Amino acid sequence: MTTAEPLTEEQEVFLKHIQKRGLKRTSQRDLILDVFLRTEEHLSIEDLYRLVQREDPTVGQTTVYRTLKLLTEAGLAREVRFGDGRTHYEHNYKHQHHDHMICSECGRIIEFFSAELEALQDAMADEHGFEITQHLLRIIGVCAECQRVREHSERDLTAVS
Amino acid sequence: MTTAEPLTEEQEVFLKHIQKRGLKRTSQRDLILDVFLRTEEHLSIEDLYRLVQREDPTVGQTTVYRTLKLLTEAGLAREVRFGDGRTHYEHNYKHQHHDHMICSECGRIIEFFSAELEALQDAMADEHGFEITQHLLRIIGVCAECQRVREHSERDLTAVS
DNA sequence: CTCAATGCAAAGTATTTGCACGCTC
DNA sequence: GAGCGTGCAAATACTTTGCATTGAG
Repeated sequence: MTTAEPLTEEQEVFLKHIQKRGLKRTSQRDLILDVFLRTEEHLSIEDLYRLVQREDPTVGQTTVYRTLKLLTEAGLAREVRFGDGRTHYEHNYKHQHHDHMICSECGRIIEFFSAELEALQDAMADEHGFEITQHLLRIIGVCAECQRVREHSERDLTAVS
Repeated sequence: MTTAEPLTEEQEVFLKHIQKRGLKRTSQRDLILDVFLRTEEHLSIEDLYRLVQREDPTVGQTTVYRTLKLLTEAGLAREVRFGDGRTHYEHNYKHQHHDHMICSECGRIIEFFSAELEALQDAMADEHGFEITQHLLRIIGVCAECQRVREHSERDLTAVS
């Protein structure tokens, strides 16, 4: 923190955001950002909390909550809610926006991106004079693998119901 | 319940679902379904609970929670989470699927539909061998009116930050 | 008569808040 | 030094669950 190490782009974004709002840089915030950046998954706050704890067990989860809010405001993180009640976060800085297909059988999450989809959304927004801040597309269904599994147990279905 | 009144289509769907699962038809469930069908909004459970209470104050909110789950399983209702922490429900039976733009300033919800958007989503799902059960598109931003309001206070912005 | 449904209160979750102390700026 | 940041515990908000009673089939 006190070293001459050059800041990463993300750290700079964060720092700028913090300064602009008269806030302060702390070791906890640095650590949380660092751990967050090192993962590529959709982290729940609990997940991130556990990871952070490994490197500094004194950090409280309140701080994780508060810092993730900050990161979101700074444009570094993005809140994602999959409907399981807890909030997840994923990278949002210079990351191409993407959407999710969620398998309701196995919970697998498939990320995908479609430029046409993005364009269409923009068009729909335009039509209503709406200025998009962010958007979230969640497709729920059954993934290819679970469909296969399902077919195998097809003959049981009549007996079951 | 005991009258000869013909059931609406929705009531029949509900009844069939109930019977298929060996459950029982009750006055509470009938009432909740009825009240639900009479509204066209995105109801939070609390909202629906209050509306139901007006017609029968003895109904508990636990029953509303449980019945909405049932209606969802029966395909009559659809869960929608806007990210405000509470779950909303909207009609799902023979209702054209639609998506939402949510204004983060005033909370207004604009419903819209785009066949191309739907088609594209299907195409993306196909590509991954994914079988869609449902999908949810949520666009968050600033509605036309709030943009106007914002422009009016533009000159204050420099002072504020 | 059997077993599901109900309503209440209590228990869970996930997240936020109040507060005393510590640390940036 | 002034004021934000932190961690803890308590509070809050929403939803689920246990249980005794009621009611449908």
